[in-house]
Amino acid sequence: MLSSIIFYSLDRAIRSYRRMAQATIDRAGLDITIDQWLVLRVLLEHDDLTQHDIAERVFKDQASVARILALLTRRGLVSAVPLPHDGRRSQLRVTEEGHRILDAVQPIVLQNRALALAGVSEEELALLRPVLERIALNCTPTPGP
Amino acid sequence: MLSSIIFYSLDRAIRSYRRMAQATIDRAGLDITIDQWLVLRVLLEHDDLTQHDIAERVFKDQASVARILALLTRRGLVSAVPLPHDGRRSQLRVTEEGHRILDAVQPIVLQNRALALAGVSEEELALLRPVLERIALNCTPTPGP
DNA sequence: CGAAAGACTATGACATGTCATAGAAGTTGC
DNA sequence: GCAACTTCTATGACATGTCATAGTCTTTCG
Repeated sequence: MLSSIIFYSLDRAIRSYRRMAQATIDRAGLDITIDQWLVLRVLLEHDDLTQHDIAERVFKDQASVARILALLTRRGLVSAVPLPHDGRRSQLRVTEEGHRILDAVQPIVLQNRALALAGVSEEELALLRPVLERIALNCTPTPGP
Repeated sequence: MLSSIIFYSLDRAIRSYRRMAQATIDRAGLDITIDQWLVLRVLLEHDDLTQHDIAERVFKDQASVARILALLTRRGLVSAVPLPHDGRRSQLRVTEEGHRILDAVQPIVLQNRALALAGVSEEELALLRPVLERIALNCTPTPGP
């Protein structure tokens, strides 16, 4: 039955893409992971988010985001300055070096997407998206009352 | 643009599914992960595969398979008896306990798939699969000569 | 035969996923 | 203003993903 393997195909597609994408970034001599890049992108556009907010945007766990932020900070791609009005949080900003990496990765990501979607029409993509979102929704626990 | 978020949707769909699936297995009191279950299933049907063969079937790395097999063996779901004709390998077999777990997990997995695909038609699935396989193929490095 | 080449498994190192929780800091309600 | 609750971050524990490589065993070939 089709449904019996659709999740396997899903898994395979996304993992193939991630492997390929990471490989192109590595080959370009850029020392950053896909996941770190994702978080860095979010920080570029919003510098006032909690780790939980960031996690929601990149669909990760707060714990994962905490570790990724620690790595980004350690590598000097993000600066963290304690916020005066909330002792728990820090002001996170993409550094100059962070901007350089973002700029260098951006065209690679675009190329990767194009490569991955070669031979896939816009119509097919248009059909794909609602199905994927339906699956995600079906699998998301309803936040009980 | 659609293509700019399709991979995000893909990622979200498969992760949502995996979280939900693991949660149902945990709730049933079964001490096994999705990935361990996948490998166990393969062993049930083929007991003469190398780790590399298994890895291909479940689309994992050989190193991951090695660790999963070690866990399955440690938990008594798989037995490993050194092969006489090849000192590197072992004969891997699903134990009684392994069979019990497989039997217990099977209906849960079927339910999970149905739940995840609620509201998705067979036609949509039929459209989805070739696109996913196309993406996987596009992202797979051609084994050079 | 014996050495080089290849196959197979195990493991180190690091990043991430997930759950759980500790510890610190803010908020609410009385 | 204090206690209870909530929010936020950090981290421990364990599983997996990925790359690289060590160590063992097999096959090949000169």
